Amino acid sequence: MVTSGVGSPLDDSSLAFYTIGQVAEILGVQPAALRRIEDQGLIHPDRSGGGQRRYSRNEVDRLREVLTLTDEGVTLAGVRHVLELRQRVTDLEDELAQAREHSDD
DNA sequence: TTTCTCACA
DNA sequence: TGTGAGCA
Repeated sequence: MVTSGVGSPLDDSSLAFYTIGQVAEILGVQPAALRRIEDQGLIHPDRSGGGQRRYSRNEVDRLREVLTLTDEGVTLAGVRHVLELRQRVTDLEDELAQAREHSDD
């Protein structure tokens, strides 16, 4: 089969770390921009080696959303609120789904 | 060579 | 936000 590529133990979105340089090239931004984003508390990459940032796939994916919003003119502080509200919506949707299970008899 | 922090414009 | 200095 040629189904290789999917299902690998390294396909975890929490694994596969990238350096700031790799992420910057992938997203087409300056490494300094990624540091600003972290400074604003929009993302928290792990540190390893001599204190160097290690971005996981989750981080890169989150960074994509952040850059999309900033490209629209949203400030980093604004993006943080957007991400917080988005998570709140997801949380409330989950609560709503559970509430329906206990009331729709 | 790359990345780090700090600082300046 | 971009760039440079000095360090590990």
